[in-house]
Amino acid sequence: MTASDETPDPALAFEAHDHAHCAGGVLARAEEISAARGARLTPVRRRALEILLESHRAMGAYEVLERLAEAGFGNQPPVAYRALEFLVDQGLAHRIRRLNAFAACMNPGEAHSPAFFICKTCDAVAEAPAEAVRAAMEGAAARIGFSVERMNIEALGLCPACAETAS
Amino acid sequence: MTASDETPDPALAFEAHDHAHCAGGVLARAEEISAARGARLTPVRRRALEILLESHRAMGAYEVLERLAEAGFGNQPPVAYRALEFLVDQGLAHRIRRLNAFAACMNPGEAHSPAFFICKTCDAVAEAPAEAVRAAMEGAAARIGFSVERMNIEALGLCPACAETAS
DNA sequence: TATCGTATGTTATAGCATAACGTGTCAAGC
DNA sequence: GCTTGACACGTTATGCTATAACATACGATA
Repeated sequence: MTASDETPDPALAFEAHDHAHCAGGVLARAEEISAARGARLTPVRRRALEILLESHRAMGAYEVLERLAEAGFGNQPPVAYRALEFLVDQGLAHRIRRLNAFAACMNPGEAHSPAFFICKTCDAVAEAPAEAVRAAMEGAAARIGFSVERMNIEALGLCPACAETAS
Repeated sequence: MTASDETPDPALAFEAHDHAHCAGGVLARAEEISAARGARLTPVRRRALEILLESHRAMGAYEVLERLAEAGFGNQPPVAYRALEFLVDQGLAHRIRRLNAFAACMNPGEAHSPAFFICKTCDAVAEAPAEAVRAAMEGAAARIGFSVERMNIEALGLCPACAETAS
């Protein structure tokens, strides 16, 4: 089976779910994508992605580094930053600038410029497709003659669970 | 005269213009806004805003700090971070996370969640209104039950001038 | 097998941000 | 007037984030 029967749901990050299943699917797809592109998903890089997938949340580079070191890889910052940079470049992970952190892409392979919803209470991060947002940005850019290469779209607020707790 | 006859133009950051005029207008409006709200635009805070307005670009906190110190204020990081935090909270400045930097808001007072266009070559930052973007984000948030408090919307690419030079 | 490109490891340092505490100032209430 | 509390600012110290620069290893290719 391929991973194509996964059903990415943006709200997943905020809900209980069969995580082993969703993580496995994403990892499998990541392999396919890398192979297809000729990008080398080496052991460190693969492990870094697994680490992100396991925790299913945004992680700081140093936190990832610690886990990589436990797995027998180098324990200096560049080891983690390089692996993470590769994943981001390949669209297998995203950088959440507001948190100075990284999260696995839950829907790799498809062109997307996702938006992130970050819960300020529990730090959960949901990734949602944002085609409308992208379109609006391209429009604004065109009006001022700007050519867009990358976007970061992040919202901070309360996830459903924390909103309920707070009330 | 009030500053209300200013004509904010998102593309301004990428063009030559009467900067003393545009900066002066923004500063005047900032004073009005602070006064109206009971927020205290103290000397350090005011100077920090002036510094951001003078350079008309995104500046790191330490760069602002240096300028503040030259003006006789403290020379330790918290001095700059506190002033900048105040400005951001009051909507008088924005934090550009991609650059770990701050920029004066060129259109303060009006509720807005602006988008930023950052030139990767010359580091110029243009602020554009992004109502459509905000609407799209609110829509996506509603679908997953997320309540948004703040947004960061940033695009990296080439400004018109640098795009021309590059070609 | 010599060479080149790519990946990884390592050292060192640069750059960004905040916790915690002390001092001064001003206004409200006694 | 004096006290009290809120707020702003200064300072010390430290922690976290990120990258430059160099060394080593390995596979592909000529």
